[in-house]
Amino acid sequence: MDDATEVPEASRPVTIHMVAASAGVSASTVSRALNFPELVKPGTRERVLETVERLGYQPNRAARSLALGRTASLGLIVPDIANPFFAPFVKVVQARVREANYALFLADTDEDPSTEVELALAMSQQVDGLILCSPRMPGRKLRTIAAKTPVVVANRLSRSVPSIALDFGPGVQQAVAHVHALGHRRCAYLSGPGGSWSNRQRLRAFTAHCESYGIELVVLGPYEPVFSGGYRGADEALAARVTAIFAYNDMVALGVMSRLADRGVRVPDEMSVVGFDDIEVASMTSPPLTTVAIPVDTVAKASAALLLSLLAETTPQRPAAQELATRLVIRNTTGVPKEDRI
Amino acid sequence: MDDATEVPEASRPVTIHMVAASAGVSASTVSRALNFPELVKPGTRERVLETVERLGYQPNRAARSLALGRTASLGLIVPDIANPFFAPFVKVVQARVREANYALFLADTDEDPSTEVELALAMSQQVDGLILCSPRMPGRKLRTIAAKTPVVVANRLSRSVPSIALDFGPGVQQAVAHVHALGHRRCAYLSGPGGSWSNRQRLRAFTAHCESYGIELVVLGPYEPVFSGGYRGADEALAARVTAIFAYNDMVALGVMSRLADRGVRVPDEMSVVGFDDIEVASMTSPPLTTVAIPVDTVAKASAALLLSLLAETTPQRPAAQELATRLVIRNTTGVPKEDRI
DNA sequence: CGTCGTCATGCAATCGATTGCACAACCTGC
DNA sequence: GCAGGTTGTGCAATCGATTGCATGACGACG
Repeated sequence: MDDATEVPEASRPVTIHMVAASAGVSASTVSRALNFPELVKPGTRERVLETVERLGYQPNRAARSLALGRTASLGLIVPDIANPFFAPFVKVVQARVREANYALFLADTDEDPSTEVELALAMSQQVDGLILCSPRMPGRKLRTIAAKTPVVVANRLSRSVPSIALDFGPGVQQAVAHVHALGHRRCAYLSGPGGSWSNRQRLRAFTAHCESYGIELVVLGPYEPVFSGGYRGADEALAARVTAIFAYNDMVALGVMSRLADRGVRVPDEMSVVGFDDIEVASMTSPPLTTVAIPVDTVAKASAALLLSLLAETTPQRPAAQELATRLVIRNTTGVPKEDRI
Repeated sequence: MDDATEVPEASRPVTIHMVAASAGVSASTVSRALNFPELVKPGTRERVLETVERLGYQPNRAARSLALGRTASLGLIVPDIANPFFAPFVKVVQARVREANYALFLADTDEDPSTEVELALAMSQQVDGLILCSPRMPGRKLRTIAAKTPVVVANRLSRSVPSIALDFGPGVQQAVAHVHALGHRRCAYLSGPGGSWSNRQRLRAFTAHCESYGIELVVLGPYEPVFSGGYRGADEALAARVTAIFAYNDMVALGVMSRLADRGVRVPDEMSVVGFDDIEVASMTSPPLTTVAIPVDTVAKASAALLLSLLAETTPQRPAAQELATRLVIRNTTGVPKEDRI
């Protein structure tokens, strides 16, 4: 009842013509008053803006897009929104993109490469640019999509498409040096998804650094990169008689710890565990997880910034690629191996 | 180089007129062949569809929206994407909405009610419908927005706007009965954000049930509904000499546990902790958290379904409201209070 | 005081798709 | 063989905003 005054007519939205009529000018003038204020006489401008305000006019985005050929929206495609690694990424991208007055379309591929391609192709039509987070699709597809709309790839290095990737080298080197210093000589790597660029890179880094430190590396898996993936990983790592486990990511590491606890294996006394990503919960478990930290927020910010700069610049540059460093965060899941204890 | 055949012209996108010309028909026929196949002669239809395929035509969404007055996209506004409670919500909504061939705009309010209103108003112009997840804005604003576009409110009960809410009663009753049975008689409730509907409801439920079970309830806070919010909460609960803590949500509960561990207070031996929400990590900590579970996926599905049904129906119904039940999940953070031990 | 230039504004076309209406071709039945 | 129907297609208007071009008003300058 008393809402009658509050709620401004549920009827048709206000168009630029209604504003024009009400202000006694043409639609062109309204458009200019809003988009190029310096082109209209101060008096008129004021009257128009006042009318806009009074009528609560908001330009129709579809009409605007059609005329301008720009949608003022960007797309973000991630493998799994609910994954604690990607959620902060989405959050940061959304915030940056919004700052630049773009709206954000979000889609989740459920970790499926073909869904990924499908979504990217569908989205490429309705956005001004696209951020593909940890894409699993083949490079060829990536290029096809990049040909239709500006694209930035995050968490994967590409030569043909602008990308923000991670250099796992430093973090992995520190992790390997760390367990080596503690006395470990036989470790396991629990692999992530086969098609994943991240997994290949991490595996390669662990292999290389273990080799150079004289650590024997047992590669197990692949496992699903989730909590329960760590169960099997823990069992197989125990069977492989290693003293330390490098997990593909923190979720797997947490699963490993849970499974080890179930089997009565104490961490870090009887088994050391190193995670990857440094997601928020990694510091919240007990014992808190030693893990290779990834600067997610930085990656997200850089991806958004890169896409925005791509859209801003008039002359297309050659694809830029940036690699951000990782580093080891030592907490309490790594220790001296059992045999070496006093 | 060899991409030349793969990558289809980065030039202007294909319009309906190009398809029409290439197929030797008018644009109207192309449009009909795609939208109302039964209206065009099988032979023509086939030729058109084949041409569409060959040229890789995809209708321009902006033009379509303008003509139809529908955008084929929905909006979702959440307080915090990175919050492990909301992330699964977003994921499920995205999936359901996509199934119905809608794209999803996502925005994050950073827990700020005025940002929330601002975003909702901005979005209401460019979507066919809006889901407001755990909105903190006043009911009046909610109604203003609902007048501009179909809206569904999730995690909050409303009389004027269709909503999917939670009935905290059952879960809280079980939680209170549980700690009462264990022997607790003085408990703390760590409040969440003051403006939050959830917090008010939870507080009310705890107050009522503690009263009826003869448990003395100390209300503390409000605290920020995050991990670190639990630090202060833990300290103040200890100072208040309670034997059990009901946290506003799981994140706070985890913060509490961490702080208790730091202060050498053992859970559940010296302090029982009950969380709220049953987010994924609640089962992954040690000890695993006893908590009041919320059917997030169900809420998300129901919200999406409700909005879609609102859009599908021609005659507007009066706002429907649904309440989903909560329940207690007993894990290992609740036990007999210290004094009562053998 | 006349001419020219500048400034402010309006007209009309445009973006790409949809759709009411008109028309042509064909079919049916008497 | 012709009226009345049905079916398939095209024309042109429409959605709402932007923008190149034209026009009218006004001021400056000689």
